[in-house]
Amino acid sequence: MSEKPEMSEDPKPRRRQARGERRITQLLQAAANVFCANGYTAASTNAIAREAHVSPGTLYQYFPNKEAIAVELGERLMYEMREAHGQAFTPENLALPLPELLDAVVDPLIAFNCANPVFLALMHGSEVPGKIAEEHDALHASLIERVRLLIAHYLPDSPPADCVRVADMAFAVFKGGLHLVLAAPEGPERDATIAELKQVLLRYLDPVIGQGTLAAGTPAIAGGGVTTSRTP
Amino acid sequence: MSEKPEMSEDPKPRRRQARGERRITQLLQAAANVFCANGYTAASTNAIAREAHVSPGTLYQYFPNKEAIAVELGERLMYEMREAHGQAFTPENLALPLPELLDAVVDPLIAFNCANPVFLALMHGSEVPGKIAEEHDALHASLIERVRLLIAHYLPDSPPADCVRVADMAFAVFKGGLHLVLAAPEGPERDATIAELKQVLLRYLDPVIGQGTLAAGTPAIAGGGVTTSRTP
DNA sequence: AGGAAACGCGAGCGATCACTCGTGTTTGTC
DNA sequence: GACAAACACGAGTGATCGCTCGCGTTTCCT
Repeated sequence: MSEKPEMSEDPKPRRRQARGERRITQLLQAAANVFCANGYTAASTNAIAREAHVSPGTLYQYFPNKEAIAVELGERLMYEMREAHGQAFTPENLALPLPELLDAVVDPLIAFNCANPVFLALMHGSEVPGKIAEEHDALHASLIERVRLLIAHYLPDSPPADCVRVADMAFAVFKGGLHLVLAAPEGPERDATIAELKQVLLRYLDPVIGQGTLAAGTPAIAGGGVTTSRTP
Repeated sequence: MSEKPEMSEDPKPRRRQARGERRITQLLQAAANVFCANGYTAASTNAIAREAHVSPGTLYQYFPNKEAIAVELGERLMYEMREAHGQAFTPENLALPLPELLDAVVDPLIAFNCANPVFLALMHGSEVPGKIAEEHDALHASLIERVRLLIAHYLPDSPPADCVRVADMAFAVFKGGLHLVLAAPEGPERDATIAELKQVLLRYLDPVIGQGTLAAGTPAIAGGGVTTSRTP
């Protein structure tokens, strides 16, 4: 043993050239497009290779099988996502009023999903292989945990089961609204949908938190009175 | 022309015996199980036939292709669903206070989806053929329209765009919560999740409707103070 | 009874897909 | 320049899937 200087990593420490790294990102980008358009199972490896303008043989030089493509893509997306929204849950945001807190948490998540629609396509389908589902469950659990901590911070005396239920429901509501946001065309209509989603979360969580401004006329972001301007 | 007395129907007026009708429902039930377990694309026709304890040839005597199985299943489910919740939107329910109105609308929908989990599996997947997607869009549009009429009834002076946005958002929130309800184990936990979902919708819609009881202590159904009982 | 038609079967056909392999090309190192 | 290794290719392979076809069985009608 100890024949190679690099024996600390995987059993296959394949040396990659710069060209190879470029091919990998190129293939992952192509896979993202095909997954997004047709879903995981309907996406053929030949179609991914064609989208990347390479041969099937080249694809299989960098990925052992189709699942590995989705797993690697999922891992990179999760890394980006944790990085993008990680700062949203910093402790200093706990001091913010609820509307601003919602902005800080919701906006990065929506922006990420708008920029990477393949993420939902991979995480959401019931057709994905088990490995992706595990990744998704882990990410989901970590997000829920952050929301739960946030809620528990405002309700230290509540039973943990209640906090979990509120966190789960808030996140489920967000996911439902997220689909609506992504379905809306980019522009003012999407912005209005985002504002409406924040309204839902605000009205749901405000009585729970019980300290914010229950002002019916202080919308979160742009669009005063976006929601059904009640005529007096 | 006019050779057969029955030329008013389809070009293929295949006469079915009672045995055949039984086989069809049996095959559709088997298809529902397989679709629910593996999704549409991953479900093979041979697997459906095996689940129904018939041969592939028998399956294709009643359905021209795999898509037709899903379409027929979808149509029967939609018929059941419209029948089940149709009474929820009767005009007399417009007079109900918001909590009771929510019960009348939400409960039948949740009960249907709990009894027929294959419905969401078929409607929700992005892998389904175009025919199913069209059916889903039609049902979705009709449901949204009913919600929109409900909202417009309370807000006759609001811009239509606002009513549509509120109806869309309320329905999206319901769908998100529905997944959470189905993920919860049957029993008190599921009931609590249902109550929580109604809380979300109540708090969102109550200021919109602007006439209901914004009482923080009048839960919709069972479970007084289910939500994070705030200690005074 | 007896004929027609619906029912039922399962081996097999063509197409497609994930994946391989033998061969040729480019890149890094001495 | 020479050698090795990474890179690139694309026709081909085995497996699977949607679906067919020929033939035997059951049911209905007269």
